[in-house]
Amino acid sequence: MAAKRSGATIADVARAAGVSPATVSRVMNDRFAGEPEIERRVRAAAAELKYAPSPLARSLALGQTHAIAFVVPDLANPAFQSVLAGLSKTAAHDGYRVLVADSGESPSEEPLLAAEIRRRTDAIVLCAPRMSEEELVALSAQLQPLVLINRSLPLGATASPALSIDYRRGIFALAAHLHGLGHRHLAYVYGPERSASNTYRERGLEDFAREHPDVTIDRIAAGAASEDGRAAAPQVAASGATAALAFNDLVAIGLIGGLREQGLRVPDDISVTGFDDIPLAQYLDPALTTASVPHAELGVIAWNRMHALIQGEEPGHDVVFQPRLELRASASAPRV
Amino acid sequence: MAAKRSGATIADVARAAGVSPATVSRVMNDRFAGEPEIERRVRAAAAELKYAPSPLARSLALGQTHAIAFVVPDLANPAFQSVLAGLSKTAAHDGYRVLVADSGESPSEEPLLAAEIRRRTDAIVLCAPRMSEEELVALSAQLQPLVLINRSLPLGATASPALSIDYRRGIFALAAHLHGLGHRHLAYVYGPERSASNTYRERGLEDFAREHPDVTIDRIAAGAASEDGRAAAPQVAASGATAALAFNDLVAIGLIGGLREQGLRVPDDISVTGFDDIPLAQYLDPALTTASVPHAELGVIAWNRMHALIQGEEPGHDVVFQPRLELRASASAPRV
DNA sequence: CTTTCCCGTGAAAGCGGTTTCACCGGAAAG
DNA sequence: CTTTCCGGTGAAACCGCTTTCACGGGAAAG
Repeated sequence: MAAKRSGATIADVARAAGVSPATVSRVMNDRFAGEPEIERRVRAAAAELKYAPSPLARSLALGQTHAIAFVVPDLANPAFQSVLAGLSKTAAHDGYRVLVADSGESPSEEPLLAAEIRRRTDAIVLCAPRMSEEELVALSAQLQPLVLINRSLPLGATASPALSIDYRRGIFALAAHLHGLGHRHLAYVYGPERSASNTYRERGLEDFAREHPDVTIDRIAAGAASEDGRAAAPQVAASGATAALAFNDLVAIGLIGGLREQGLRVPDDISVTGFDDIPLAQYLDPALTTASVPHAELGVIAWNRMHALIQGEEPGHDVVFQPRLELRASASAPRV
Repeated sequence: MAAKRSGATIADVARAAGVSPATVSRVMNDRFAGEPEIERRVRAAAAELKYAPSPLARSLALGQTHAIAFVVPDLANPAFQSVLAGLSKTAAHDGYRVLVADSGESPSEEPLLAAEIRRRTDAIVLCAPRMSEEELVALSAQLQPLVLINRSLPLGATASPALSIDYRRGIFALAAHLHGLGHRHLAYVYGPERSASNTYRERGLEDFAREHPDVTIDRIAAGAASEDGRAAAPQVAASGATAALAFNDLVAIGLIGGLREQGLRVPDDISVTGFDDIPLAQYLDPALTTASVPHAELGVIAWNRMHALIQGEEPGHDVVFQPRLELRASASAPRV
């Protein structure tokens, strides 16, 4: 019951050129080394019939699809969009396409999603902050080749290149910056619980708290999207904190909006920082003080690693990007 | 030379369960209606061997991949990212994945790109503003099922659902708004030449110019990205226009930045409008006056049409979204 | 003028499923 | 008790391409 829509098959061309399908295959793959006349006939027939090999059939026979999977928790997040843009553009250079999937719908089914989409492709770039480490380890074996973003496998597990951001030091630096400005009462508007990238940030803040016993840090629940930030605004306002560290830029943006609704001005009444430095962060009102992460570059490197892996080469060392502080208008000294 | 990496095949399961592959296939597809005992054995064997049918092989046999292609000129543009997010999420609900491609790399090869990626999928959502109408018509036949974004096929060509934005009226409305504010000297910072979506805007401005002979409109070359806007700033500043209509939000953002570098303040010295209302437009400094386009919804509807098409149903009528004016801070009355 | 060797080409066996169709055994009907 | 019918199951063809392997003919070597 195959769809009989498509065009000529290799057999048609073979018949038209008076040769065998094997020969047509060779010609089409530039692997032909025989009578030039035959090659000419085949090409002519192919052109005549507008023949183009079926990628599907090739994939099945070859065992590779020339496609890779990209799984993220939220495609609507500019940070992931940038990674995708970098990944897709670079992969395209090597003739690979990207199949995307947004796992946000159902964190619990993430492993199944990843496994499913992986089987349609040659490899997978996975960003699964909410997956438990056990699940991740269990998955990693069947997902190979695999490049991880913002997660790393414990030693001993199947090795996979991992590209990460040092959220821990990034948020530490942001907190230190706020401290330097004079803030002593901070609020951390935290992201998805049980999310690895949130945990790293929490650790960074613990480090900071340890070094600065004079500082109070309130924890206020939010999420990873701007609405979450907006929803957290009342609590942030009520906390009395003079500065809020948001889980990421999106949350920071929502938070700033929410704080305004509460009658607070940023940064005059309260400072706010983000994380990611999404493309428009610098143009916001107020321009967002944040920790910059090279998302597009992450996508590019992810492909480099992936490509090496696919070719059976050494994928190179893991990299941990150090966020760079972008000091802008949303954080300033507290009022006295 | 197939990669012998993957797991059990249907034959393995059949052997293990002591049945034929046909039976396994039926069981796996819930099309089995025989001895419950047999079904049980098959399922047990499948579980035991961790069998999962190869999507590739199924695709070949079934003639459908459960994947659709999405081709856009620039994946880094938030507008297209929103469409993708909407498309991907909705399609996933029906078990379809999205294969993305950014044609920005090479506008000239766009037709080939589209044809290539289309063959790997069941259908294609195409946004090809720079393709000539002849190319588009020629392509449309081999691309079916096809959903077009921001383009429509001339009557008589193979029909395809088309989802568009009324750029013409949108920019007209923006110009009218500026006129209402008192501006009489405008600058249109135009997008990619030969691009359909730019042409619509040009028409809208011609309409406007016709109705308002008292208004001067300068045309200044830019492009579709923020750098293009920034690069156009000096010319805009030199033009003496009191308000600039940017091709889209990205250009507007770059333009505002560039104008600042020229020592101009927006909107005090010069007003600027965008087009698209990308997610962060309202949070920018200054908040961008723009024409709002429901990109995510566009993605959702694109999938609805696509799904109908794939099922062989009527895809529903074409829709032309009317942009909604978002009057914000970047445009105000000119100084006297 | 045989015998090898080599090389261009095609037949056929996959890749891993789905589906048609024929077969076969048991139940229902005569 | 035979005949008919029906429904469960498997053999085999097929989806469209790649690749191994064998075949056969011509050139080179003996």
